[in-house]
Amino acid sequence: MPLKVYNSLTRQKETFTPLLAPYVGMYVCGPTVSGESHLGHARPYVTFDILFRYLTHLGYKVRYVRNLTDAGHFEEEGKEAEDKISKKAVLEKLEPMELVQKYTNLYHWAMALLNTLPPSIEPTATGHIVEQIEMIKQIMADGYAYEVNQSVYFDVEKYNTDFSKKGQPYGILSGRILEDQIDTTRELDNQDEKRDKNDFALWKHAPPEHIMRWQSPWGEGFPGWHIECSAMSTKYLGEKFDIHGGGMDLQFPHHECEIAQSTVCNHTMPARYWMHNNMITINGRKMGKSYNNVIRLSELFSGKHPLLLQAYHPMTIRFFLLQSHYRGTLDFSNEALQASEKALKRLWEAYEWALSQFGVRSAGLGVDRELDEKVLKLVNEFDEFMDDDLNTAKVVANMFELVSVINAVKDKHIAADAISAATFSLLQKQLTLFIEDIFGLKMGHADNNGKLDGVLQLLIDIRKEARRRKDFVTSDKIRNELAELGVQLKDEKDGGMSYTIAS
RNA sequence: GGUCCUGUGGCCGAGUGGCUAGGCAAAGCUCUGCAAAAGCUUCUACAGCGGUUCGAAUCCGCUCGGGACCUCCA
Repeated sequence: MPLKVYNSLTRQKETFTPLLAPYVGMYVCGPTVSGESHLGHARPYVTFDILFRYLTHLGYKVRYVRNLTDAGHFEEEGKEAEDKISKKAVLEKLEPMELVQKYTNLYHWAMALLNTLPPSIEPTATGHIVEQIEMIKQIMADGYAYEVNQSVYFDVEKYNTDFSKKGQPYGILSGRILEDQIDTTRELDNQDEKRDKNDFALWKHAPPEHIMRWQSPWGEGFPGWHIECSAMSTKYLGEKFDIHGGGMDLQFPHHECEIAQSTVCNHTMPARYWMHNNMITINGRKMGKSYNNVIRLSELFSGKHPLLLQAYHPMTIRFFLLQSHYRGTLDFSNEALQASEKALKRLWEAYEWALSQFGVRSAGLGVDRELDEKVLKLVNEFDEFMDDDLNTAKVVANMFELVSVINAVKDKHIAADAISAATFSLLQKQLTLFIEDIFGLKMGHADNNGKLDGVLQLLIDIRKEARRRKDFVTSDKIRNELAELGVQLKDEKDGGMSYTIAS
């Protein structure tokens, strides 16, 4: 079964076929590094990380481009239009680039903890000023942009008129009709400069107080909101590429503007599949700056936030995201995160036990046909569910059904050879593939050269000895005090003992 | 106001018209020196009202509730 993905452009699931197999070009809108990443940011990066990993698993050679916006997005609150980065730089008495570096580092730190693979290319807006200027010049030459007071604006009206005839009106992605927009747009800064309210800036003239500024044919200034993505995706992925991803809130106007700019320059719709992840909500409300309800990733990992009852491990966050489908909203709560934490622990312990059974299994004379087939079915459905628009939630559900089987074997409720050796080995292989390689889950093991294990083994031996003597005072002391240190001992059915260390 | 999305058991969340997703929580049982862990069992829900259908959580209509975008935003 081929991979199908939901394309926002056509509003339906479509079979994914790359333009130039086995190569796949994927562009994902990255963060604006003028502040710290929050839980909401984790969603697209984890979602598209999983897509990246899955496409790679399917054998595609993926070039994954995810930009860093380190200049050029403006806040237009109140009366002054200021470059977001330079504004904050003044407040914190930092060089703009120092600030950008700081937040870039923090972002990379969080991404690494969440175990997202680095993209193939991570271009910055400031590193592509030349490309952006060239693109603007071309749009002007084609008559779709005009200059006013050293700023350049895109002529949306003209674009819409001309490209509607070619079946690509402005608003094609978000389903908006330009005529309906006109009266609803709010009063914004510099409206008087624009010929039409829907026009958007390609290049902005920099007032004297702006620190970040570049020379351009129109004077000193900085690039507009959307041009960087058009310039960088064209440069690294070509005029037409396979996948463009990002959060749903970018659909309009950001992606719509990107389409318009790129189409004028390259005479083609830039991306073939547009994929958008949904929002993370808190108490049913979107997490966002405007609502003042953001939980930064560093706060989430440390537990330091009024809304948090505890710290959450990055893998708990990742797993939490996997338990729902990326196109649905996902509601944050301590309860939900705690449920994910426990669930992941259970999954991981069963998985590790299953892996430890390499070569331990007998030839399997007493194979339970029905059970064996059930396991095979559950394992084989992993691919099927992923192919259906990355339904990680269903894969996870199957994994838990397998956890029950694994635990039953472990506890000897099911005979060790009830599952055939071939099925068991496939189970091990597929669990590793999906849990670690595709879902990117990873549980840290303190690397101490087995010394800790040795120490614990010693304590376990002492406790076993004590129990044999029915010296329960000693055995309970060992168990209870280790528990306080976060090491949980488990007595097993056959008299064995194992331990787990709380993270 | 415009354009959309959405309403699932105590909580979180899948769900292609017929085959009780899954997780967490709760209760009982098994195992255990006692626990923990694990296993088994129980809790069979789809906002309301109509309609289509042999059959609807799933399709259609209305009502009510929630949300997103239209402005920086993942």
